Amino acid sequence: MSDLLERLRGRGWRMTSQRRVVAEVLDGDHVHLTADEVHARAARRLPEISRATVYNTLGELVSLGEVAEVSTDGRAKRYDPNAHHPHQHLVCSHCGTIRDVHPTGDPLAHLPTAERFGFTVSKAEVTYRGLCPDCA
Amino acid sequence: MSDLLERLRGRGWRMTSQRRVVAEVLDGDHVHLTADEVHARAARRLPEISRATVYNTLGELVSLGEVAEVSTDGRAKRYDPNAHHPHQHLVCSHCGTIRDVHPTGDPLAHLPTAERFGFTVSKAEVTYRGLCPDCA
DNA sequence: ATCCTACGATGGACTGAGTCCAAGTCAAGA
DNA sequence: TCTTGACTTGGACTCAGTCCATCGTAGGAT
Ligand SMILES: [Mn+2]
Ligand SMILES: [Mn+2]
Ligand SMILES: [Zn+2]
Ligand SMILES: [Zn+2]
Repeated sequence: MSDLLERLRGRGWRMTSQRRVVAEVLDGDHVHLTADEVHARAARRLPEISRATVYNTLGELVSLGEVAEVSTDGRAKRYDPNAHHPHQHLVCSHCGTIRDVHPTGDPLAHLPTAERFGFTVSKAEVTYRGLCPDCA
Repeated sequence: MSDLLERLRGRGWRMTSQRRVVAEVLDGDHVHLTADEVHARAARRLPEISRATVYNTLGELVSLGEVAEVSTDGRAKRYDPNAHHPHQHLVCSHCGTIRDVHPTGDPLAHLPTAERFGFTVSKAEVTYRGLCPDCA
């Protein structure tokens, strides 16, 4: 994620303490935080950071393709720093835990032309649901 | 969908004009309306129907397994009367149109045990994205 | 046919998630 | 160091959805 800050600087981003701390909060594996969770964690390092700035920064990271938006339920969107490694999600129906998973094969391959209604289909998002070991 | 009303009566539902008109609005294929769209259409037949009643009725239909909730974006949930025929969704990234699609094979089969993290996986929801013929 | 009452409907207040904006601040180039 | 446009801020606002006290009525009982 330190290379993320490099990439952003390279793209002409003005580097502010707020942007730095948001990028730091998003570091790690299986990270899928809501905007308010990002704000809470960022505020531990930078107490005066505003919600608006967190939303702005997350939106920019998404536009730049550095972070992916994930909406597995009808609630708040989650932000996923693992955007450079295509993957799918496994969600616990009881506690909401989310894991990154890598199914075999190309999910697009299983949608026959006859089922495409003339669409130009470019990607498939798969959400697997079940119970995690703790909740089972 | 007339059989739906029968099933509901059988389950002890008190049949009201509001519930009837909500069920009627949800009739058809490739129907994926938001709660407010259901309310607007229901209100054409029954002008005094309230938003709260539409939400209540949709929630009950979902609990009974007669209607499925679909959230393909981070916006309003959509309600899908085609709940008895398992299917997936193809969404236009530009205009939001949603079609029901039937991929070949079982999507669950493509998630190896090693990728299940000890979860008991029970279903897979697939959202295919692309451009519809009108938007391409 | 009428009565009764528990279940359902209503509208308005309320919440959660997110957007928008005018005013103030500051990163970084000159 | 100065300047300036990009960035940040708090608060108002919107949209989707929930909650609740009160009113109305479907449908069983008589
Ligand atoms: Mn992920
Ligand atoms: Mn559908
Ligand atoms: Zn769990
Ligand atoms: Zn389209």
